[in-house]
Amino acid sequence: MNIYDIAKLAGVSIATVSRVVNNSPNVSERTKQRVLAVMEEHHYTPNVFARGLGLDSMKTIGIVCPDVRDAYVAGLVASLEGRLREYGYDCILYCSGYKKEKKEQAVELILQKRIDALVLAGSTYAGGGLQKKETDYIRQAAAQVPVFVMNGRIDGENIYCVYSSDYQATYETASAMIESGRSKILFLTDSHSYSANKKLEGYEAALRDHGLPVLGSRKLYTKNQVHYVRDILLARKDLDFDSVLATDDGLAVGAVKYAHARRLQIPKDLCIVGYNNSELAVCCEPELSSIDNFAQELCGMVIDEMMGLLREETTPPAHKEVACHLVKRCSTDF
Amino acid sequence: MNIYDIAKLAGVSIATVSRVVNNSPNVSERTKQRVLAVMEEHHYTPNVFARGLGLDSMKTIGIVCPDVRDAYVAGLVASLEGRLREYGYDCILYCSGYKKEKKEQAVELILQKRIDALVLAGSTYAGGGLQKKETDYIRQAAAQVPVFVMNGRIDGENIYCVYSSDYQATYETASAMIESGRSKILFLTDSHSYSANKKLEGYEAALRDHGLPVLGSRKLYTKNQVHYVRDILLARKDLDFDSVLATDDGLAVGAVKYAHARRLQIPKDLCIVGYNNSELAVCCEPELSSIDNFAQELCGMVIDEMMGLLREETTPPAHKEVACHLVKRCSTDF
DNA sequence: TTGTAAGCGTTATCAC
DNA sequence: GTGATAACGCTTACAA
Repeated sequence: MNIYDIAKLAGVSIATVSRVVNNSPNVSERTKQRVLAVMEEHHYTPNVFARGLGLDSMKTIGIVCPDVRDAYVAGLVASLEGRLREYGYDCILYCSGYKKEKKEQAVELILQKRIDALVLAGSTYAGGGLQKKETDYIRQAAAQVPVFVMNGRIDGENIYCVYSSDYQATYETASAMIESGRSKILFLTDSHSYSANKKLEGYEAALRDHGLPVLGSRKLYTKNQVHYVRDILLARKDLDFDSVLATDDGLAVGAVKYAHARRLQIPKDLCIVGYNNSELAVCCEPELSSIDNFAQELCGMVIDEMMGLLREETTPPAHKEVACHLVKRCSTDF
Repeated sequence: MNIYDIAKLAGVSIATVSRVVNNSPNVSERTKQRVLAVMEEHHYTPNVFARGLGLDSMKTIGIVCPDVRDAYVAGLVASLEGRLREYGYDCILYCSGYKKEKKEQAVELILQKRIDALVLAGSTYAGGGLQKKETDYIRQAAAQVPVFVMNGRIDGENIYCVYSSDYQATYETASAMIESGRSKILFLTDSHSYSANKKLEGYEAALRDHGLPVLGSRKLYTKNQVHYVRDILLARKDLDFDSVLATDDGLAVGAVKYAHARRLQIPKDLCIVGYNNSELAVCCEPELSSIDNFAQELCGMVIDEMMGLLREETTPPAHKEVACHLVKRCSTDF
């Protein structure tokens, strides 16, 4: 069933059918109803490829993320997808992994599908931030379609960044820890991404502003796996800390397990703060205080900006920040 | 840059360019190189819409899942997506939720994108199993494209089901529990899906085969939220159980929290088994024994079958089952 | 080995 | 209001 068949059956031209399909006002009510009836009867759906060819758009947004199995990322994808549906858009999902070449390949391949916009859902795409060249592939992509970067900051034409105020969050949390008597905060992370770096900066600034030393030995990069973190902490006897600020709940749970293994009391002997306020925070014992970065709001902003842009109504700001805040549970005492 | 431009620049016809693009053997090495060079130089990429229009395929697979935030579902989506990329396919993701109308709408809308095949990634699509009419929309979809159902069993032309042996898994686990001295196993679930029902059947069969009563009061339907489960268990003083068999790790963690609140020893006073062997299993204290259902293998089978079918090499079996097995940790003593 | 030309199913620009 | 008709950019017989 194509537009010709419908036209024939309804006794009109394909132009008229097209008008009906697209809700054009220039069709008499009578013909419209007639065409609609035929369409209904034969379950006609316009061919999206043909339409795409003509309009150069299939109303599809590309979402590139490092890994949907990551709870935080999954939350982003779910929110984005849901909001996009409201506007009649579909999403193509690409899980790129964390390696540079794979990320570049992901962007290249997804662009070939002629998506209307691209979302990079994860701080990993912004890179460490030092080498501008590292993010050139994103600027190239932006030459073709608008690019929305979540939790990263990349400067360039047609690139729009939305991120959480991670610096502020860790600054405030670390400060609160220090003011409640902790002086040896271990910063635990699994990444050199843009947001991980911001978190680190906030943590270090808090130390400095409170007259505490910033030590390399209070900064640990590790894999984001509960047992792995626990074992690393047990093995690294040189580390000396009375509290932990982790950039992900999984890491923080690793610290909880470490405390159990060493029979340390939480929070008395070890105060622990996680990040992302995920399901994990509430599974361990005691339950984790965790920084919530309002992923949903972040996604909402991205979609609002995107729709404004695609409708040519508004031009989004190049950067926008969303506040985080600490959700206190039982792993802290401040 | 379209095929005409490339043809002109390379001094050949568009047919030749098309041949080169599609790796047709009927092109001399010389022309091929020439065309390739021009394509390279101008970063030419064929227009997928035009190609789609001609071939009636854009090499896209539709994945409908209830919710990517669910860890199990996220695992499915990640595996499917990764495998599909290997074959040069893209995925359109649709999160449908668990409501019937939404699921039907999801399938309807995603079919309009003229996907090459549809994957229903989640037991919820198979329905409770009693009403055949409930899954009619899936049979309708199968009239258009091959449909692959994960963790469900739906009979129909062009529908291919792959599922875990949930019956066997709960039968064996419940049997082991009973044989180790537990006689009051609480079955904890959040769903009436196909696989939840299979799990229930396995559990009940084990009870029966060991001469134990099958009691309605040993079967609890609840929300899959840690604190919610804990509070329900605390409130339901009428429930009498010495062990828990849950259909998801989240539920099992709720039982762990309940045990803590009641100061029950795990596994001594309460033996707990979770399902899906997720990250959660390893976050709580003590860590959960959990049934692993090998989601990756399930996905691998789906993709293998799908590719065989799309290449018209093989016709998949209508049903295929993958074994599960229990991963023992510290919440059990058998 | 290469080129010509006919689809594929829309949308959009004209006339009428 | 409605109807021809030309794009849109590709694949693929069929000819040469």
